[in-house]
Amino acid sequence: MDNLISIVANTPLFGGLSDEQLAHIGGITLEKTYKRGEAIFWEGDPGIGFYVVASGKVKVYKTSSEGKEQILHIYGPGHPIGEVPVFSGSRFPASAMAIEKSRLLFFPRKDFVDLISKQPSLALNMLAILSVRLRQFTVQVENLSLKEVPARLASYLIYLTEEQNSGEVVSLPISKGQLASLLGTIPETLSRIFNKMTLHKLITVQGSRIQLLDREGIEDLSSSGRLGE
Amino acid sequence: MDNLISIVANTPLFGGLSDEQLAHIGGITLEKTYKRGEAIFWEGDPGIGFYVVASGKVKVYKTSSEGKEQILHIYGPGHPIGEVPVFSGSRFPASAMAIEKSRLLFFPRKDFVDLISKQPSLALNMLAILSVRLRQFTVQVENLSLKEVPARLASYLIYLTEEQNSGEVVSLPISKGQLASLLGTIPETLSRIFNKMTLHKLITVQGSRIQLLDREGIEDLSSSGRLGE
DNA sequence: GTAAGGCCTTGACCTAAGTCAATGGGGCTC
DNA sequence: GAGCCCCATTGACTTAGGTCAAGGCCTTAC
Repeated sequence: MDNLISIVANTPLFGGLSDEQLAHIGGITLEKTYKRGEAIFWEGDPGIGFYVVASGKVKVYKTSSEGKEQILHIYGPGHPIGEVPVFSGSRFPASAMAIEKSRLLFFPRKDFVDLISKQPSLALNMLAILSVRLRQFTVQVENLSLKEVPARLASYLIYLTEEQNSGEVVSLPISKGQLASLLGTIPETLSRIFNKMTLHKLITVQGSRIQLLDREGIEDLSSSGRLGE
Repeated sequence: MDNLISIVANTPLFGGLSDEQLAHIGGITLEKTYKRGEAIFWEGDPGIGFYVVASGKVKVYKTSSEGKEQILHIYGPGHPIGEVPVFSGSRFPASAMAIEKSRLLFFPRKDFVDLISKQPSLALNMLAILSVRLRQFTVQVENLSLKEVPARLASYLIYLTEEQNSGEVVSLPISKGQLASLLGTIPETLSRIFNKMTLHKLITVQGSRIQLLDREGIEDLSSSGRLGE
């Protein structure tokens, strides 16, 4: 079983730090475990520190007044979550929940800010992480506003092939219901679109295994093409 | 007329720096002016530095393959733009264009990264700015995905009253066409919604002057209420 | 085995909002 | 002043995708 320090040492945020510094970081962290479905924090809670996922899988999401959910990110091991209030404002802009049994490291805000002030490379690492997230958000806004649901699903499948690079078969890392929420739609609509894509011989679906039959066709669709009739 | 240094000294990004440091920053910057409608950079261009708006107004936006536009931000004096490639990746994730005659300062990536490595407070300022943007993006995604257009417009009007705090009258800082693009819709739809809100006695509209007649009603609407019939 | 609950799918229906086309007005230029 | 162009508006129509309701299937519990 991996200890705190070795987890810390392997997350990109702490890349390039000396052993001594890693030990110090290990000293300020707190480990917590969460069951599947357990809340990590809620939108609007005061954020007195941030988390790094050590194992498991976590969703960060918003909920509408009618209860509809939009997932903003899904993060696995190595990703920080809830870092926005560390640097601005004081409340979490969204909620976070474990979608499987997860272990998280917690870093108190003040200790971390002290550390970052002394460690330019840590600051630059964090800047890089936030920049990547900004980039991802531009894509999410683009998807929601400028693309229809079939195109969003196609983009997601292409993203998965790159993530998993397992040839033409990918396996959905989350339930179809959660995927609907990530893509900004509902399970009924997602189901119908899987159907249409199957009819068009772009994919085959067996449970969470998706086979991509026509990579080029899927790419066309993802860059905002249409799915005929 | 304000010179470079005084502009630099008054942008939040450079808050808390010594005169000497400000002078140094003034030394690495380059001033550029843009006419209304002139492109500053395009999505996908390599980003060899970032900009700070000194005067005027700039939109940052994405375009779909069919030519529809989604505005991500509109920035005025003091705001940095195009900073994502400074810290991650190398290409701009979106395009930027002056929507009025504007003056911008350009900071070369390398010089700025050198500076930030030596200046923890500069790093923390930048972290704060990026965090605010992440927070704004969570709101934009929430709006696009979980709210209908009338609720988005209502939120925007409330935001304007706070921004301008001029009592119950606000003036739109951008054309209605651009506002439509910011809210993720089209001018026709926006126009109809202005109408409906007027019929419901929530607002009156004269050109770009909007009077808020029923602040509470508008707040209800913004938090995802409905506009009857 | 049987019961129960979660997840997914399917069908019928509805509606928010986009498309297309035409018109009106305000401010330019010449 | 005439002609233009840009912007906003209005009307008629279409459609993507959401809502509601029902049913199937698979897993877990006992």
